[in-house]
Amino acid sequence: MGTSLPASAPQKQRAAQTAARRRRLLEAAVELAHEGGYDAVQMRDVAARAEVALGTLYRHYSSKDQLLLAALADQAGTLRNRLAQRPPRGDRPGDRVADVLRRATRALTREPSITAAMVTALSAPESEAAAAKREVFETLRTIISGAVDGASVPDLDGIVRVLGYVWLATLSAWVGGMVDADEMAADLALAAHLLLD
Amino acid sequence: MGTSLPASAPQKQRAAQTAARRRRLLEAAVELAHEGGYDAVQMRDVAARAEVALGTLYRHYSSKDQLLLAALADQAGTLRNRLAQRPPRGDRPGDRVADVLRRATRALTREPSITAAMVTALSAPESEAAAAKREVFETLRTIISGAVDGASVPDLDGIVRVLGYVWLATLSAWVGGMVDADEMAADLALAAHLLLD
DNA sequence: AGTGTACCTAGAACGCGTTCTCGTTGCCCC
DNA sequence: GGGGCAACGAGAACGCGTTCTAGGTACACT
Repeated sequence: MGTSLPASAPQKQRAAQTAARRRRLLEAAVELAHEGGYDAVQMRDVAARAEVALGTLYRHYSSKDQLLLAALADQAGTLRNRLAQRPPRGDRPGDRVADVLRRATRALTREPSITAAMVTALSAPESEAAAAKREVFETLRTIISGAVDGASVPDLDGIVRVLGYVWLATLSAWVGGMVDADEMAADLALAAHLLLD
Repeated sequence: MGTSLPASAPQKQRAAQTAARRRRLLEAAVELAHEGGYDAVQMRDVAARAEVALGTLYRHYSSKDQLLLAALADQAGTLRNRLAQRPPRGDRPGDRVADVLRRATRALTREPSITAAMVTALSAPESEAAAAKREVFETLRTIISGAVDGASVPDLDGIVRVLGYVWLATLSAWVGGMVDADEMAADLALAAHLLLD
């Protein structure tokens, strides 16, 4: 396969190919997640759709959860950028945080299968993936931080961290069927107002 | 086997046997969890240790997660009763809730393998088990409620629910290797004080 | 040119959750 | 006291995550 490509840049060609493979793998994972959630993301199918051998998939992502977490890190970054486009509405910090959480939740619930797949990976125990999970959590906290803006409360970091926990737990509860999307949104708004107003 | 037992009460005997089997299954699950966490709770081993056929295990608990959640519901109830023995210390509601959460966390981290196994089952997506998960969550909220006692804040139920979320998320983060036990305890105390004082 | 090394493919193989098959046994009811 | 029935035992079988094997190919260093 590689020999059929134009050898335009004989040096970095290899690196570009593996980067393209990684991208195809993430895309395939997201597509399959879109079609059927966590269970539909089967490693053999991901590899086949990305036109990559199964062993290669495992070389890049050492488990299914790591693969989904990498995809989640992507999506979370995109979400953060998209939310940062337009500043949150509201006078009080609690209002602004509630607004940004509401918009984020709307975006996530619009793609329930993808979100479910990724949140499942996020709440899996696998401590090998702790770093990847912390990265996602960090992005969530950044999203919240950006909305707090000028709050005049002490221990702002603690508040943001607690809100991050609540966000994770409500997402997990929604994916697990414990609450529906409306309850999740309501509890998030409640937490924002309780902690910031 | 049944014929070798004394036919003392020929009517309820069957029911008593199946109740005993269920108890043995839960005990076996907890023992195996104690020995090696979630992964060590293998359905074939649970069945063998409880001296029950694999199909019988699945008749009583339709999945590994349901089995562990049943065990967790047990343990959570026991924990609640044990905590209710002695009222929490502290003048302000936040202090009392922080105290009871601290004691609960100590109890849970004293048996890390068992806790990890059960929290793993709790944060698994399986929406078949939503009812079992809600029951556990309800018990956690009861534990918190008992410590709030006479707080003069509005929307007490909401605060308790949010604290329940934080508890779940910190437990899940601890099991997933995102935070250590000290951070978990600190964040729980922080949330209690932020929300109640 | 030759050797090492990293990455890749194709596919078999393994482990464990889950399901299925088939035979057996005790209990209820007519 | 015989027929239906729900629960059980023993074990095979299936699905999917993960690992392993046996090669094949391009780039680096000498």
